[in-house]
Amino acid sequence: MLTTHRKQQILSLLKRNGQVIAKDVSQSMGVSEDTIRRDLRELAQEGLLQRVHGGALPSSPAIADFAGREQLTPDGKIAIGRAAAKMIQPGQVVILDGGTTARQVARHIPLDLKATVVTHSPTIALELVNHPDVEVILIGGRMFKHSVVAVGAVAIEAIAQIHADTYFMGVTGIHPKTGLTTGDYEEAAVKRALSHAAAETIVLASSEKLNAASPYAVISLAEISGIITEQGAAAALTRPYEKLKIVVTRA
Amino acid sequence: MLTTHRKQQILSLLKRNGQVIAKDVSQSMGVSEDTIRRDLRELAQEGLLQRVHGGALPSSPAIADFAGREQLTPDGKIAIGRAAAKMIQPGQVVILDGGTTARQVARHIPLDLKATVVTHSPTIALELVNHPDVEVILIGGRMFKHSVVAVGAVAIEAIAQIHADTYFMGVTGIHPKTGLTTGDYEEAAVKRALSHAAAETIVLASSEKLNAASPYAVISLAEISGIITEQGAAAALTRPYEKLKIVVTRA
DNA sequence: CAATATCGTGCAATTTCGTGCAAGGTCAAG
DNA sequence: CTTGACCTTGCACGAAATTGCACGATATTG
Repeated sequence: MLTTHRKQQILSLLKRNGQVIAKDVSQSMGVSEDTIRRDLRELAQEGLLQRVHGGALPSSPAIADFAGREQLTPDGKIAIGRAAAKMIQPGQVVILDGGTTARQVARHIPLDLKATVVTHSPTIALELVNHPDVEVILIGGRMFKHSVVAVGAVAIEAIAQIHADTYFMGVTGIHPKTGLTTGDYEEAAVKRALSHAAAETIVLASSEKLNAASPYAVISLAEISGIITEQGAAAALTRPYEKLKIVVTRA
Repeated sequence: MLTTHRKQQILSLLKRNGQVIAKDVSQSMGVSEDTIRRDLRELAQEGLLQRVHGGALPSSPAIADFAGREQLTPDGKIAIGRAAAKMIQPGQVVILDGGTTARQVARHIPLDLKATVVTHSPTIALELVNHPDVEVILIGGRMFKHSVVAVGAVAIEAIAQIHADTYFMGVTGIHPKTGLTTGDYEEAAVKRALSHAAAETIVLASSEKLNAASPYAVISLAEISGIITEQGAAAALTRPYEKLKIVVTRA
């Protein structure tokens, strides 16, 4: 990883998120916190950012235009994303769903990780453009605007050609009885296809999704191998899944 | 291996990846790191790249950084985009290329226009999410990060299924002799396929593209029916195309 | 005020850089 | 064909940059 490149990335992160946290950056870039701190110090020296305890803020408040939007992402989802990204091993082929949680996964993929990411979400694809070592495969099809993902027969066909290691699935409901559900019929079909295209399916479920159900079934709980949820999720909420030998990770 | 050839390769790598690492390049080209370092030093001397510890970065960040490029959209491109968007009739199926100019087209499509837009650019697809009456068809494939578009065999296959009315094509060069050209081999193939999938191809060419040529041919001038360029483009620059019965629009 | 997290600095290990030099190759004049 | 000037390349070696760790200082939080 090039030092200069890393500094650029830090500035880019800063611009996008309105803030950077030393620890997060060090993890996502695969270097020690010391190095990041040094970078931050030097960038602050050049007046490109403002150093604060724990990380850095933009030097001029005017730049922080995106900040407001990003702060709407709850910490829980960010933590889930970070935990999921950590599971990706070098060389693997993973499928990333659409949705805000999956976006956090993309955002936490280390910049130096060599891997292939398959996605039907243009948002996710764009998120990964700056990862030089991540090959991105975009699934095409008819755009379903509500979720901003490609759906339809063409998408299903394209997915059928893929054999991935892991699928990180976002859902709107996960329930011991009804299994995994989502709010759109077409999208459910695509999620089903994605799940079948991967050896392992891991569900990203912030706590409000646990024990909730939506109109359209995706797959049954028997077909998933893991759930990543928030640190604070009540044990009672996850016990039913643990009984089914599903690995529940608290991020 | 010819020195000049090697330097070209380095610049090409730089453009593709946004960075080069001396060690990687030396390994992939089978020469010592010393040689690569010498090359990098000389290229930096010529101002073709920016030397950094461990490798090199593009001399002007704008060349490789897609985000950077769009920040300075010149008025001409905006006008071209507006003019192109005006050509889209209700009910039509149009193909929008990637690139900054095409993005301006998307941005100027009226919110109440009922139409279908086919694109291989995630950026364009996102741009149209808020148009309730525009159906968006996303072409999938391998992401070519430099241009942020889908390319490859899968993309070509998907395009072959489409029959559109108009294709608004962006190029890096249009020349009376060499026709339409662009800077990447794969991308040229995709543009060719898109052109064949549309009844009409209209080229979006800001004035600096006129009478310029890039390494890879897309199609000949005989296959296009219109060019949209800037208001201020010199008449001498467009006359060759008008003689070929190509409709030149000044936006 | 105490526990914890973060910071800054010194230091050692590693990587990368620049330079001098010798080996080999090209090319043109003799 | 030979010779010599010139260029390119790889290697050696000291210099400089980068990075991670240890440790004490400082800031934050409850």
